[in-house]
Amino acid sequence: MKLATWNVNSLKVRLPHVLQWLAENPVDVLCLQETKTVDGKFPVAEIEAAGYQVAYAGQKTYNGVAILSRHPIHDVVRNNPLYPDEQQRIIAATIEGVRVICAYVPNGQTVGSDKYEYKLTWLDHLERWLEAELRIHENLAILGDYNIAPDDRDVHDPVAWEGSVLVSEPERAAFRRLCGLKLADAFRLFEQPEKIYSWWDYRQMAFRRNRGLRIDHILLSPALAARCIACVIDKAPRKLEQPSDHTPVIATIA
DNA sequence: ATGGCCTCGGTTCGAGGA
Repeated sequence: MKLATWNVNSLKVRLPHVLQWLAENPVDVLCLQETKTVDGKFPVAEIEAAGYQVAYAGQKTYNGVAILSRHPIHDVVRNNPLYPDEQQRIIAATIEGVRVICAYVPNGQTVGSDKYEYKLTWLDHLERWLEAELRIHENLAILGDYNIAPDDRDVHDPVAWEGSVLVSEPERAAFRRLCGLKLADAFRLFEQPEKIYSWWDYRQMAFRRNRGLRIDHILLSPALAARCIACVIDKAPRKLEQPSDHTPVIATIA
């Protein structure tokens, strides 16, 4: 079973890339973030024509998440029940016995801003909810854009980024607390090449210079981590015309 | 060099992203 996540930065703009990627990478589950699409305009027909069922939670202009699946989707939950939030950042569903949570963690804008405090509060409530969910679901995967580079290995220039949003210690501590729930960063279960990232700024030719961050992650419950045999980041879609600034992460479960 | 680029909504610029 292959589980993937991709922040598409507007599904309206990126739908051709998503369909092309799924044709070349027929994963079982694909979690999308930043669909920026209201539910009434979600491209259900195009996705179903590609062989996928879909559950989505959208809003106007910002945020929006979706789960695409080749298998039946059960028990859909939108948002964290412990944290009422107008921003559509979470959708969860059970697929083939796996509880799949698709998450778009707030960006945080700048350290110390209101948005940064919202990010930390949001993460705190995510942790509490996941703690409860892990008691219910042995097979649980939470995939998405965490907007946190967990370690200096995940930052192209750790000195330049030190202390800034996406890298700051309180954010990293929040990520470590999720791992403290026995969730495993699937990418780090395996030996990986150096300087592998999942996001590159649109500016300054950052992708060509590989000035990126690894901020998109797949966390796995112990039972799933034990069955995980690979986790890779696919840079290919970032090379296309008019790409998303993020690229997919894929975990393979035996 | 504290910007650069992209998307959206809605107009030709500001907000937000990361």
